[in-house]
Amino acid sequence: MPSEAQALARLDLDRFMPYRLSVLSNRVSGAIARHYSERFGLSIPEWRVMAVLGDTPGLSARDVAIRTAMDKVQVSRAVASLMRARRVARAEDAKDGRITRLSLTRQGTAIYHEIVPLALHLEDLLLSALGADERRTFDRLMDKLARQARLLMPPA
Amino acid sequence: MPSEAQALARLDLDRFMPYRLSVLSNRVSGAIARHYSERFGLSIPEWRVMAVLGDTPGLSARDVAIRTAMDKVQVSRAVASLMRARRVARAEDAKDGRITRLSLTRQGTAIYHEIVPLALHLEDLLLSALGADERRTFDRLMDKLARQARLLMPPA
DNA sequence: CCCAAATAGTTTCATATGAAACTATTTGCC
DNA sequence: GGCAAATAGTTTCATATGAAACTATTTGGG
Repeated sequence: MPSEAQALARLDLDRFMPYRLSVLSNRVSGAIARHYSERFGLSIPEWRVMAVLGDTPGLSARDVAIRTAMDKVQVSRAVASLMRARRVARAEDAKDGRITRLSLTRQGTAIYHEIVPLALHLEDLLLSALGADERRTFDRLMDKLARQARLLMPPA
Repeated sequence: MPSEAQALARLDLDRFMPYRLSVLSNRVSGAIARHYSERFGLSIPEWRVMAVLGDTPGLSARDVAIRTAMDKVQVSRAVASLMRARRVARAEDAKDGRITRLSLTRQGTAIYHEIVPLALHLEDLLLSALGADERRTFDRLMDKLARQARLLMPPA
């Protein structure tokens, strides 16, 4: 005879994908952060700002916020401390007085070019657990999941 | 004629796997957190503690810390506030006076059984971007990456 | 052209967090 | 058996963080 009681749902954390993503992400970001924080005293938000400015100089703070998925307060604070350390410089926008254009200083650029290979190396270390085919597959599946999350799980 | 200058490494954030993992993980965890925080006033660390206790009652705080990848301070604080809210109870260990055995109260269990289906539903919503084969593949690749990260990128 | 609403960015304040110091108990070795 | 080292958990303190209020500038409709 079939049981009448509906089995109560349980959660096996080790198989729960949001949890696995979080643990993996924290480990990897933490490993990278350990390097640049020890070597240059950079916080995670600071490095994120430097990363986008190294790739695309002249962005406004708002642009940086969008590209890094940070909020504008975090960006404002990271920029303030990066300017104090003379790693980022600010210029007024010709047309819009509310905006400032941000870029790495010479010193900031030097740091950027020292961190990037390290970051790429650690990424490669992680991905070396996968074969070439598997890497391409993982890349594709991550894109699908990111699109789905963007669609269904808006921030804030 | 071949260029002599070695191109300086650049970082394309949109293709950088640690960054993509972080954005995806934050979006998904944030979406789940929004629900249980609005509905029950639970913080992320609090929910994590409840999640492992719901699955395995009788763990010590240290066990909880290991299983959730949280540190012992976070666990201590989450447990303290969960006990205030009568969602978690504590019992002395028969053999070791330093240890306390944690479990969900009846009230905590009720909340657990309400959140779990929601969490599983959101996981499913995310994974519905993938076909059945793709899901299995993603699962396997995540396991490989997690193992690699555990090996090469120890916490702290 | 003027003023209300929108936008960029900063500051303030209350809370969250992490590292280090601390208490209590147990373990292990002489 | 007794004491130094290890372990479980809490508290303290200094810093990080986020939400909301604030300033300055620009935009757009009447």
